[in-house]
Formats: sequence, structure tokens, C-alpha cells
Amino acid sequence: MESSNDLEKKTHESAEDMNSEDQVRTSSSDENLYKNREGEEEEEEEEEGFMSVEKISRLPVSIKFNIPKKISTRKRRKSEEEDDDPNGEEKKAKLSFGGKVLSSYEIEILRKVRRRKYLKDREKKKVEELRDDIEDEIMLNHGVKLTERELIDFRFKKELYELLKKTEDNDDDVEGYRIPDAYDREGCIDQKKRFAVVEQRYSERKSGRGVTEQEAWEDHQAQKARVRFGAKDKQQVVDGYEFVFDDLTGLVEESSSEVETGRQRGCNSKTVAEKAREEREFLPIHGYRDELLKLIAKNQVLVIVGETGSGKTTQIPQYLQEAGYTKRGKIGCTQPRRVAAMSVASRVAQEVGVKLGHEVGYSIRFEDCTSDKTVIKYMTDGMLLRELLTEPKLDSYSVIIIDEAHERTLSTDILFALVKDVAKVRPDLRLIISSATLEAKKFSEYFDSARIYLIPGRRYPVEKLYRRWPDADYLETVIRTVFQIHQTEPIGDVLVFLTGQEEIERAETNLKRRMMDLGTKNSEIIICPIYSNLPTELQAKVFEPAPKGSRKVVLATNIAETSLTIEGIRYVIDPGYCKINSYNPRTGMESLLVSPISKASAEQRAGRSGRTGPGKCFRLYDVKNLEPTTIPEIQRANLASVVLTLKSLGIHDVLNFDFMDPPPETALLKAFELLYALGALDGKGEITKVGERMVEFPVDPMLSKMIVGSEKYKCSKEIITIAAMLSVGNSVFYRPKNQQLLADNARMNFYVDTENVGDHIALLRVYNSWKETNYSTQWCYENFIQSKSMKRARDIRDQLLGLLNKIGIELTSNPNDLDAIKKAILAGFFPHSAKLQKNGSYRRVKEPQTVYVHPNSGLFGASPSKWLVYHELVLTTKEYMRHTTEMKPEWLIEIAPHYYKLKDIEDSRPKKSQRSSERASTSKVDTNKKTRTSKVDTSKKAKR
DNA sequence: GAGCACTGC
Repeated sequence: MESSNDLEKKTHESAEDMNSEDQVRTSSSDENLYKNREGEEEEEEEEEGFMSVEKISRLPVSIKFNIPKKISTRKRRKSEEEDDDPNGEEKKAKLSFGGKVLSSYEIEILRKVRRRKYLKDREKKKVEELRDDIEDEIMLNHGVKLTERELIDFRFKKELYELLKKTEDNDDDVEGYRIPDAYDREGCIDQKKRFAVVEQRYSERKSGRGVTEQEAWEDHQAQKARVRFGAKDKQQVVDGYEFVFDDLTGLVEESSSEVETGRQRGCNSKTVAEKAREEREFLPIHGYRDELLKLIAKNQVLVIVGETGSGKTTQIPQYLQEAGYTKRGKIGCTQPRRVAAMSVASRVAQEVGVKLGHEVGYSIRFEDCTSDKTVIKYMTDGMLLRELLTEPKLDSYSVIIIDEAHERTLSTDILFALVKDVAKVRPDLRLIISSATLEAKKFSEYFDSARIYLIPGRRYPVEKLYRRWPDADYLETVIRTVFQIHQTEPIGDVLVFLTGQEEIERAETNLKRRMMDLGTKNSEIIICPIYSNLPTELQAKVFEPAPKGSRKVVLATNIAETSLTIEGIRYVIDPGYCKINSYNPRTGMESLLVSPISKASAEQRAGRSGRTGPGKCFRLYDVKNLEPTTIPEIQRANLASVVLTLKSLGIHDVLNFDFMDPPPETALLKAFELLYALGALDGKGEITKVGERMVEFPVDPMLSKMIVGSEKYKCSKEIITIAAMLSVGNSVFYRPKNQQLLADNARMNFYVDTENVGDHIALLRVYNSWKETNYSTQWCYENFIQSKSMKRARDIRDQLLGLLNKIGIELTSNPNDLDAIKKAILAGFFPHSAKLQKNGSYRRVKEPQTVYVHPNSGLFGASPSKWLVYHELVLTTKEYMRHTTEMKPEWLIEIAPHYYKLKDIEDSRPKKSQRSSERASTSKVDTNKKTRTSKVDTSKKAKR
């Protein structure tokens, strides 16, 4: 704590600061400041009145944010000038109305009126959207037999629409909407007013009723029921149709034009299509078209460095199509993310002027939107990899474009080597690798010195400021920086990169507390957290533009780095960390570690501020200390499924496979060992019949072995459900902070009735109960289950079901024989066995390693079972087994006699005679070696 | 008594 003396001194200093503007400005001699790389721009920075974080942090809170008085008034004026209100109407309204200058109270009223209008309009839009959806479905599903579920969905939509239509006449009720009393009363406006906007969006909706958590939940679930297209949170009026794109969509770097991607809606989109076609000519890539085509004709492999906003992803396939490449075969373009594949395809379909799924289509898991006519096909990289399994030479393609190659996903890395190989046997095939600047040279070298071609992008300059020394508590620095930006920088939203949910929540509380402390002297800050596990309806808030006069502060995980784009960001605060998952092949354990980001990531994050105008990036680190690129996934992943895939493609020498960055040998060997143990590979390392069946399932090899193994135990129906549930990970149970006890009770309900229900069986029960309620979201809500995850599990299960059929495994059900189900689980997971030790911890049977039951498991704290099978190991604060089920040791011998020998399990129930002989023999052995091994040895002797 | 970033088939 600071002494009052110190405080006084600092206050004094700060008073001086206030008087001398030079002091307030950035002082270039202070080395703890954010620094600008380019010295000359520091001048400009001073103009902006940028003040050092240090300086602000030294000041007592009450004064801290009052200091830049001159600046703040100047800034405020400046920011008003910069308001992007085209007609200046808002400004006029703020200052005068009918010649009368408005008070802040009157402005507040005006704001409310506008809000009402907005809500009313929004409802109208949503209803129209629903109508469009129904029309689309009628058109798309014409003559198609719908499944029962689809039919129910469709009827629900139709009913909803008719209901809404009916009430539309009485819509004037909207006028009855009111702001919660607490915020409306005079006298307490000051404090409340600041949160009014925030509260409104949280708690009110069209009808003016408060939205209960339940309603929000249901709304969220209903939203998820349909896929929507579009790139950004923008809307557009076309022929009386209003399209609202507010889904959580992926970034379409290339759609830098004003027209946003949209689903084609019959003939009404003609103008959109025409406009879209015109826009093409304004993209930076347009001028390079002919040169690019010439190069592609001449070079089989081309590395393209297309900067953000160049238009490469949407344009190159069209150029190729125009040049006649599609006569020989399709043009395939891979994307690392589903939404990207979908939205780019939709955009291109619009530009070409065809219906999505006809000449232009996309293919992603669970959704194939292509037809025989499709010549331009966007897809996820994993999808192309799957296609390679059935079409090893990619005969139906004339060009393959691997987009965003620098992201180095597991699939792209494998694709590199495979397409490189295919290109050798197919001279007519063209390969285009699109990458970021940093890795272009590496790609070129890998593809035998392929030509590199640069297409400039279109984006705004980003000013990068940095701190020379990292902070011990960067969260505190982040918060100070947020307020510093808020105080001294012109209008524009702030994006903060944090590592995870917990950190985001902490930052949110701290920011709010600090805001309270500061009182009303600043305009409002709206805090929007975003991370992938956040329910969708809460995620949507991030895309709503901040009301005039306020500033949005987005607290995001890495999700905002590539997966989604938020409009209006002008400032990025980047502490320089993220969580990276790594797999230790030696222990078979996964761990999520907070690590420094790479230079490439740092650039990507900084670029997030320069999408709609010049931006600023505040780095809490020095970029020169970073590694150039992130370690590619292939070097830190469990490779079992990679090896199996390669083997099934007929690649014998996986160890010397032409990886761009070879994975560690131990990881490959571990994968081999496992696959051999599972029976997927034989002694020579060749793929077996079992392996061939396993590779059909798009799941981890242990899971696919479990499925294949279920045939024997007549419980394939139960097993695919368990496999699907395990595949969605640990996001099935939902545990809100304020209802943890209730949530835990709800979860434990799935463990009762029978003894020793493990986590696997519990997951099965969850799914079946959900199914019994006809996939009710209400039921999910009541039982603290995430319906998002359940729907995903249903999709995966449906897919597995289809594959079961394909490889000829009969669908059999054996719901009451838990032993059979457990045995089937063991058929895939027998290497994951653990035995209870005296101190309550567990020990892996085949590896000398102590592990624990995960606290989220239903077995945690229960009377311990002697033998467990677990799904995976994670290293957090301890070595935990996640998803565990009790089993019998003799099953290990029964199911995997090649893997377990009697001695592995024998000391499970030491008999009297054994114990005595043990004692006898151990006494003979060196006393230092009184280990388990000696025990095991002796017990074996005893058996003999 | 923990705590999961983000993708993908």
C-alpha cells in the first residue's frame, strides 16, 4: 500500500502534469511507456495526447482520469466531429432540437425513443427473415422427402410466423415498452444512466417485457436451429427485403467491399448479384488478373501471398473458371473453418449469379451443398483430406487452392504433402498455396522452389505501440490501458485479447468496479466478453454497434484473432499470451498452457484494429522477443489418427513422410504402438482389416476401435451414442457460477439407480433422456445440459450411424447389459486402464504414472472403484483422468490378451498365500527394491 | 475440489 505521504506527493506531481501539457504528452525518454517503432510518428502521437500508462497508473484513481482535462474536452469535440453520422443528425439532435438546446435528460429521452424505433424495426426484420426462411425451405425442399425432425422444425417455423403475423396489427403495444424503473427515476440517474444502454440490451426486448434467463436460453436454442450466412453484422435493403446478418460468422477477409455476403433469395437478389459483380472490379486483385492467369498456366505450383482484403479467396477461382479451367475439372478451394467455406461460397455464388449449391457450392462436415453442376467448390481442409481417401488422385479437380495455408492446421499440413505427391503424377493439375508473407518463402522451398506472387491488400495503417518490459500483472495494465484509451483517444471500440474464460470474467469485474469508482465523468463503456463457450445469444451482443457516445470494450480469447470479425474496432490491446494445447507423447497427456504468442499472431491481432479505419495496437510486450511463428499443430498433437489416415492412403514409410515440419519421432512411434495395440496395424506396420474399418469413422482411433468392437458385444447403438457424446468434449454439462450446487445435483441424477455408473454410461443416459423428450431444449435447460453440445452430438451420432451401415456393422442394442457396454468401451480404451492405490490415487497399469479422478467426474468422491478405464488424461493442476468408468481387471485379459498379461492384474486381490509368499520372497530381495515390480514378480512365482 | 484456447472430419 502506498503511504499517504506518497500519495500526496504523487497528487502533487500529477497536478503539475495537469498544468504542463508537455508532461501530459508522451515523454520519449520514459522507457516504460508504450513506444512507437517509428520515431517520427511519435510526434503525431503527441498530437493525439497519448499519455503514458505509467503516468496514469501512478496517479490516485480519483485524479487519474481527470487529468487530461484539456485533452478530454478537446478529444470529445474531436470525437464528435469524427462521428460517422453522415448527416450530422445525431449531433444536431444532441445540441439543439427546434432551435432549443437539449439537456442531458432530454437527450436521454431522445435516445429511448430511438431505441424503441430500433426494436420495432428489428422485430419487423426478424419476421421477414423468418418468412424468407420458410420460403427458402419450400423452394429448396421441393420434392424432397423430409425427415420427421425437419418436418417438425419446419412446422414450428411456419406456426411461429403465422402467430407473429397475427399479432403484428396490435404491434402498437411496443409503445408500452418501458425502461426498468430503477433507471428511470430522477435523482439516481447519474450512476444508473451509465449502465442504461447496457442494461437495456440485456434485459429488454421487443415486447418490453424483461427477458428471463429461460427465454434467453430458448431464444438462443431457436437461433441455433438454422444456419445463416453472411459476413458481418450489417444489414442491407434489397427490393424491399431486409437481410440481417447477425450470426456468429467467420471472417471473410476478401469481402472488403460494402455489399455483404448473403444467401441468395430467388429473383429478388438480382440487384445484389449485379452489384456484387460490379464490385469485383474494385478489388485490388483485379489489376493482376491477367498476369496471375499467365503465371498459373506456366507454373504448376504457385505460392500466392495475398494480403488481407486483396480479394484472393473469392476472385481467383472465378478467374480460373473464366479462363476455362473448369472444363477439365472442378476448382477446389480449402478453408480452415466451416463458416469461412460457407460464407465465401455464398458470396461467390452471388457474384457469379448462380444459386448456391449449383455451379458454386461448398462442402463441410454434416453439410454438402454441391451438385453435379458444381465447378467451384469451397470446403474445409479436413473435408478434402477425407475426399482423398476415396479419390487419391483428385481426378475430378483441375485446380486445388489451399487457402490460409499459414494457419498450418493438422489437415493442411497433411494435405501439403499429399497434393505435392499428386501433382507429380498429374501434370495437368494446378496447385495454388495461399499464405501470409512470413511463411511464403518456406512454402516455396517446400514445393520445389515454386514461384511466389504477391497481391497487395487493402487495409488501413495500424500504429503499433509497445511496452519494453513485460508486466508482472498484465491484467492490471490492460485495465489501465482501456481507461487511457477511453480518456485520450478518439471514438472507436477496443478489443482486448485475453487467454480464457476465467481471465475474461476477472477483467470484466475489475473494469466494472473501476468504472463505478470513476463516477460519471466519462462517457459509458460497454463491456462485451466473447469466447467460444459463451452461449450464442450472449455472443451476439459483441456485434451490436455501440450506441453513440459510448465505447465498446470487447474482451476476447483467441476466437477474435481469426475466427470472427467485429466491426468498429480501432484499438487493440494485446498482452501477448494465449493458451496452447500440447500433447506429450511420452505420457499421453494433454495440457493447456498459457504461452507467449508468435510474431505472426501479434501481427494478426494488430491487424484487427485496422479493418474499418486507421487503428492503434497497444502491445504489452516487445515483439522482438517473440518466436516468428506458432509451432504447427502437427508437432504438438496426438498423431494416432494422422498415422492411420496416411496408412490407409497407402503411405508405408510414415516416418519419412514428406512433412513440411516433421513431428517428433516419439509422437509417431507412440501412434504406431497404439495402432498396433488396437489391431489397426499389423506387425509389419501395414493396415489391417480392422484398421480399414476404423478409418471410415471420423473420430479418434480409440473411439473408432470402440465402435468396431461394439459389434461383438451387440451394443453398437449404445456405443455410437457414447462415442458421439465423448467427441463433443466436456461441454455437455453446464455449470453456471451461481447455481453450481443445483447443476451438480442435476448431473448426479444420471448416475443413480444402478451401482457404479461411470461417466460413459452417464453420457449415454443424458443422450437417451434428451432423445426421449424429443430433443427438448427445455429439458436441457432444466437439467443443466448445453443443448448446443447435444445437437452437435446428435449430428455426430447420425453420421456414425450412417457409417455403421456403410461398413456393415449391424445396429444392435443391449441397453441393460452394462457389462457388455463397458467391455465394448474397453475394446477401444484398454490401454487406458488404471488401478486404485492405497492412498486413494490411481496408477496406470501399463505406465508407471500416478493419476487422479477428475473432479468433474461422477466417480469423484464416490466410494472408489478398484479398476478404471478412462477416456483421456489431462494435465491441469494434477494429472487427471477425464471420463472414467469402473471395470473388471479380468476383462483386460479377455479383451486384450496381447497387451495385458496376468501379472499386470494379478496383485489386484492378493490372497493370503500370495501375501505370505510375497513377504517371504521380498525378504530375499534387496530391500531397496521393495517395489511393485518385485511384488508382481513374486506373485507370479506364487501362481506358478 | 477443478477451471477448456481455437479448429476440423
